[in-house]
Amino acid sequence: MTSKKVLVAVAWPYAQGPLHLGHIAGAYLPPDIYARYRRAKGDDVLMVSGSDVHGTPITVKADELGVSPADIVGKYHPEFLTYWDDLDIEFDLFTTTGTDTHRRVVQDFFLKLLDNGYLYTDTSEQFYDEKEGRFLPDRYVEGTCPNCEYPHARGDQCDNCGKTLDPIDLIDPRSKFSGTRPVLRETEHYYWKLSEFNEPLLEWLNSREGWRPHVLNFAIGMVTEGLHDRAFTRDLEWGVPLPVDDLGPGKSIYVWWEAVMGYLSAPQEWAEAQGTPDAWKAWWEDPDAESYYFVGKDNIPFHAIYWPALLMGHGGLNLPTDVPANQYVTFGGKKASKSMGVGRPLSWYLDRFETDGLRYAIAQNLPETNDTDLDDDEIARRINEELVATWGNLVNRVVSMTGRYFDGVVQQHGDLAPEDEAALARAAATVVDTGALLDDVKLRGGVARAMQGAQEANAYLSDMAPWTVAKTDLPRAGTILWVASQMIVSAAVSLWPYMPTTSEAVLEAFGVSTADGVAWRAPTVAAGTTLGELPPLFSKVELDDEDS
RNA sequence: GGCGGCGUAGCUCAGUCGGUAAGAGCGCUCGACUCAUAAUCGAGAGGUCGGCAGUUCAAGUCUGCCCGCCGCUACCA
Repeated sequence: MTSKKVLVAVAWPYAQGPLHLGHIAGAYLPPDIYARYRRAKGDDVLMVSGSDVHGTPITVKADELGVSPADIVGKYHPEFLTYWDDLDIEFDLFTTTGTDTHRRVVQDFFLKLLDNGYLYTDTSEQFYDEKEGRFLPDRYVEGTCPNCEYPHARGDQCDNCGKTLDPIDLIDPRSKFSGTRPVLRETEHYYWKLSEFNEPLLEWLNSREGWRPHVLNFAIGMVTEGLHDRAFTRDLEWGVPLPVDDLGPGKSIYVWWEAVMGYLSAPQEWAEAQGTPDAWKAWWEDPDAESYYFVGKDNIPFHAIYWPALLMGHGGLNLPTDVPANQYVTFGGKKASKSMGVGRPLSWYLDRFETDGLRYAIAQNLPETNDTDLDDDEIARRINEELVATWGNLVNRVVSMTGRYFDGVVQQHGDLAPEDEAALARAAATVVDTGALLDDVKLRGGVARAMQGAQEANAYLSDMAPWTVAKTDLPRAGTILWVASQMIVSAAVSLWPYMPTTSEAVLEAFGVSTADGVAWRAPTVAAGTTLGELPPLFSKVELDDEDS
């Protein structure tokens, strides 16, 4: 098997507020699991993301707090970095859209689209807040709904009757910023000929294989309805400025088009930092390179439609291999989101659960095909019933018996019984089967299959009863424990993408070095190995009543 | 309103191209075992697959309608 270049592209969070467990489950843990697997397989993985510093919500929040957008970013970007550290999520680079490299890449991209004939200028009328001196996004115009006369309708939609609105139709419009009545003012913008990509996009989407059905169906449905040209620029100071000056000052590239270009700029920033400025091309220009975009389902349009269309317009760059978008994690049926304020801060979970335990519980409940419910009791149950009892206890009992009967030294196995051969075959199958599921980005199925390996080892021990055999035939007990050890290290490898810390501890204790990384194959525990010190892998979790 | 998705055992969820008597984990009941963090192993009970109608030799799996929940609806992300 040859090594592949794999770009693991992770959704860029707004540096606007703390992240919740829903974000981790939806977009941040899955790519880490997948990237670890591909690395273990021997592939050359580049995992990048960063903070989106230009979103409108950031400027709004900054206005509300009376600080600069940079202050908001300065608070949350470092906070994100601590999340990754706490959760063992390893990026090759987690940057921001505020870097010089990003600006350069975005501006070059703009010029390329312009050069290829996909951008043109046009004028339109937009609401303008004269007091604030700024144009207003639809959402920041309020007024009376022309449909139901609800007095606090937003420019994009009325919360009362649910009707989609155009801000121009609002009765008695007012600016959400200043409360004054906005005026219509002509503004000139660059527009993107998105409509020209309907057919190529449809053709491309229809030829995708192995994508999650909900992702493909949604994208195809949207393109089939027909995409229209869209403005490429905005009347905003906070953003990446245009590389041309024919529109005058005060214009930025629309944050969404600019943010997805981070997938292109971050690898370049990474390459520059490595001292090999052209290294990024191996992931972007080599047609054999793969790219996986890990996002929540709300981001499907941007990663399965708009970004591919931008890449088509640019030319010479790889389109996404897959966009394994996740559904939502709900808490007691309620979506976790910053805006709704549902769900607790990550620190709450980190204070109560070990990292690997939390990673495991989330992985077992990943919303890959449906919205999935996850609560504290479920996390605790996963840890107590599955990690402590099934996996941790398995390791513990084998280490304990090896210590008791053989002073902790793994024995040279004698003749293998059919049951032993079968057990060893199952150990190998655990690694192979888990890998097959991970190849399909079925992370939830993968972790369940890996844990099955631990259950099989428990069943093998139960059948062989080495504690009984040891009384009459010590060498035979040594063989049984060796076989069980093989099953343990195979399970440890299979679980490594999910729980790197504890898996590495197990492998090291059984004499399998992880200094050069973990290799995706069933390792061999050598006879004569003295099992290392290994405290219990996991501790039982007890949630206080007040926690629930 | 439009588009899309979901509704499968007490709980959380799987169910590829429609096809042998509907699955997993947990929980529950019973049994076995005692090396192990009272952990483990085995067996069993438990579902008219949201409702109604239709297509088909055959539907959880396709079609229509209804009920409930959710997302998107484009310059909001």
